Amino acid sequence: MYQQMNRRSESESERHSLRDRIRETTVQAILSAAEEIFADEGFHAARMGAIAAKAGVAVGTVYNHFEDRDALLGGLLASHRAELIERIDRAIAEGANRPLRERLRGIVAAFLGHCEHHRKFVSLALQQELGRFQQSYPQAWAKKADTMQAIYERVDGEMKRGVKERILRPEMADLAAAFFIGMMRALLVRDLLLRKGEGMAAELDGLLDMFFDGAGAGPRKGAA
Amino acid sequence: MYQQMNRRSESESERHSLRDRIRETTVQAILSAAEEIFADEGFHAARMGAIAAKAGVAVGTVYNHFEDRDALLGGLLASHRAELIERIDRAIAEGANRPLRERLRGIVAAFLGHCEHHRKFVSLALQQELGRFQQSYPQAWAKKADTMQAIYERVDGEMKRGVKERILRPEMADLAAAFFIGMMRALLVRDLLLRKGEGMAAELDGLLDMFFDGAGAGPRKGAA
Amino acid sequence: MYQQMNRRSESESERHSLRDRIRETTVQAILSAAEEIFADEGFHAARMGAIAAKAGVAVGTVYNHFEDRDALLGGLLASHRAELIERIDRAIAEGANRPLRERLRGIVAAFLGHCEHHRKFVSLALQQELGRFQQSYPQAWAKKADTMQAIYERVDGEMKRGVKERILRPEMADLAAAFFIGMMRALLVRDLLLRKGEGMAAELDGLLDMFFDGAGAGPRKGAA
Amino acid sequence: MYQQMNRRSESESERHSLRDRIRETTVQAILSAAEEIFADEGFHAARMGAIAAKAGVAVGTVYNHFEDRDALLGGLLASHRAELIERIDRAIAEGANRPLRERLRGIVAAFLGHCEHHRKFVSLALQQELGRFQQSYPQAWAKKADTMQAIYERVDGEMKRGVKERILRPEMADLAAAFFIGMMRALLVRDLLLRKGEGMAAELDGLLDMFFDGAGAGPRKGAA
DNA sequence: CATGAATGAGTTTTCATTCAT
DNA sequence: AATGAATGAAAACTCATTCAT
Repeated sequence: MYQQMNRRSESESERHSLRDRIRETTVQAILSAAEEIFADEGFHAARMGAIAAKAGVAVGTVYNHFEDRDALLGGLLASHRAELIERIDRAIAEGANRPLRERLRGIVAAFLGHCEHHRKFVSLALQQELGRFQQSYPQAWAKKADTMQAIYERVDGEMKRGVKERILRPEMADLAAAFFIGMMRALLVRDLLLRKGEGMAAELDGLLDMFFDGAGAGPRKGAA
Repeated sequence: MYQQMNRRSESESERHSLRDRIRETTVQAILSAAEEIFADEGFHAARMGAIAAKAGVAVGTVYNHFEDRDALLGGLLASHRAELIERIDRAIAEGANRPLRERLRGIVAAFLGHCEHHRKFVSLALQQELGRFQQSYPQAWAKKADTMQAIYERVDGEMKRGVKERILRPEMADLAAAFFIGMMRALLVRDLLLRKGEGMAAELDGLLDMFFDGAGAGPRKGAA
Repeated sequence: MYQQMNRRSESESERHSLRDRIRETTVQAILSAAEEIFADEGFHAARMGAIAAKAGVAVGTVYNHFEDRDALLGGLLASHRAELIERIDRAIAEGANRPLRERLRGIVAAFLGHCEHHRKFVSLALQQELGRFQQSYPQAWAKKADTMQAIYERVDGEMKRGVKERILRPEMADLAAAFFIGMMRALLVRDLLLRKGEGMAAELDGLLDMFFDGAGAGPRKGAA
Repeated sequence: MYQQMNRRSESESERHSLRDRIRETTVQAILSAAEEIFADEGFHAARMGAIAAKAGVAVGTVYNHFEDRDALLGGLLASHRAELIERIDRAIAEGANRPLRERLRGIVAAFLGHCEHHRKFVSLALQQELGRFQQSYPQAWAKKADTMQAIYERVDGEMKRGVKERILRPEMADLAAAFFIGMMRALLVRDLLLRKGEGMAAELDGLLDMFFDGAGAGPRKGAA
């Protein structure tokens, strides 16, 4: 619903730009408020009244822009997912010709970068991986909401390619993506909990080192 | 005369123990029901009536044993945490004299074993690591609820020891525990989603291999 | 229900005196507890569980002795009324041949004396004068509960007699009883609020002075 | 441009005042209903649903205006107290230069006049003087609720002044206010019970006669 | 008789949603 | 479109009463 506006303001003349901007401002305020409340309270506990209050509008106004609770919160999830996936896909495209390590670094950077801008909301999105959300809201966007699944598919693609490129050992093919995402997530959780978003770059290399070489001290188990 | 009293006190103690047993049974029934409902619906969506119904008791009975909704949830979380932590601590104690790989295997096995028995609820508990729960329920057991933190401390202890034993590279000391838990979690999520609890053993070795040696194919980056 | 015991223990042999005493002890404990709770919380707020707890028995035990909530609380009111009225009637009988001032003093003393022993409960009983209680509980003892009405009738009797004796001015006949009780009540309330039950005697004379001579300084308005 | 804004702000303020008026009407309806129900059933027995029904609104509406049951009751009590106290204070101010008898007559008239308009609720409010209410509702308005205490202070002020004016005997100074209020209350109770609000004026003089001269027939006890 | 857990009808309270202004 | 009071279905919670032990 709120996404239509973009299209309209692009395709139409500037005559309504002020009105559109006001309108967009309201919608943005609602979305931001929803994101915060949603993140702070959780999906089921987020009350429409609280969202409206935080956005500085009346409840009725929220309903003027979003069909109902599901449309608002579901839409929010979907839009986040879209943004994150687009970011990751761009990173993948850009690094297409570079080595696996760089490609993975790009994905992680995209992931963490996105999270940087939506710290709070991410903590919620991370929880969607287990599918409970879909159960409660089996509507159209049920699948769209599964952000982690989409990420998995992309990372898994890179892993498969890494095996073909003989960068990764074949026996790791199956689990590599899962483990990689698990570690990526660990980094994020660590960051969210410790609230220190600075040293991310260093930790990013730590992640890649761990992924490629493990934490062991001696020679590889299976090495000649 | 005192015999009579004896008899009476016997019958009383019997009566009491019987009552206690019934009581315990009821509490267990409620906790089991709550576990399922909470896991299925989520914390906020779970209705007390549904829990009571699933437990086969009246609502009032639930309130006879748990102050309110929060107390029930808190009790559940606390009991789970206690069980899991005990299991892990036992595994650590048993493996105290064995090499790191075995010690970690024990921890993972304990973790996954526990999850095996509480598949559904675990999917909920996993989501608590980001602390939102504590915000909503800042009572006495706020700390108790932080299961993942407790696990982290134990794994981190093993990692520190692994560094001292020269099994792990020192530069990994900080992140090793976080990454290890992330991978462990990934394994669990994978298992929960795919519903195939069989090949856990194989995957467990995959996890350990990944942790010690990484997924890379060639010699270690920093190897001589 | 609990009143039957008295009769039984009187009429029967001492064979069961121990049992009776235990029984009576329990009943007394319940009644005392009920009185306190009733007074502290008010009639509608007094919960059976709280009464049982304060009495140190199980709820079921309360129901073994009293049909239901109404029987317990209504009975309590009735018994208090009976005790107070009996006390007042005795005072009236004893003072029958003495002057009005003495007769009234006797009534007030009886009233305040009773209240002394049941401080808390009295604060409740005082509230019954407006008849709300009867509305809620129109059972058999509805009328019995109207303690203040019973007192009024007795005091009014004395006032009528006082007029005949030419001690009171005829024009005061109608209102004298109401005013006297109002002042008596004021004394009690004052005492309950200030928690100083000592100087009652002095105040009692103040009440009688006020009643007979008023608070005015000069000669009586209508005096020759 | 600013005209437009003016117009808008005008229409807005109109809209607001209209809304406010409606809102006020609703609140009044709720308060009236609450007054009746509370008076009929008592504090604890009054159900929110009944109040809403009598007010002709939905339950939720009641909660839109009053935090909870206690807040409703507290608001009611506070508003009554405010009205009554204001009435009494006005009467005191108006009679400031007239003799004590007239001043007291004004207070009683104000008191009874107020009760005339709130017959039912008064029967409830009268019961609060013993402080049980404060115990149950120790919030901010605990003090506000103590209507009788406020009345006492005012009457006591007049009594003190009466002594200075040598209208009252000094030895009565302490108890005069308490007794006067007790008699005033007696008049009210009598009126409430007998439901005949007509002859109040005559009874009012009876009260003042009694207060100044007492009910005795002969010369004053202490008269020369 | 005493016990106290279980019951469930009855209340209070919440909150998504509507709609007149 | 914005507003926010009204609505009422749905949940949470209470407590008098029962009854098996």
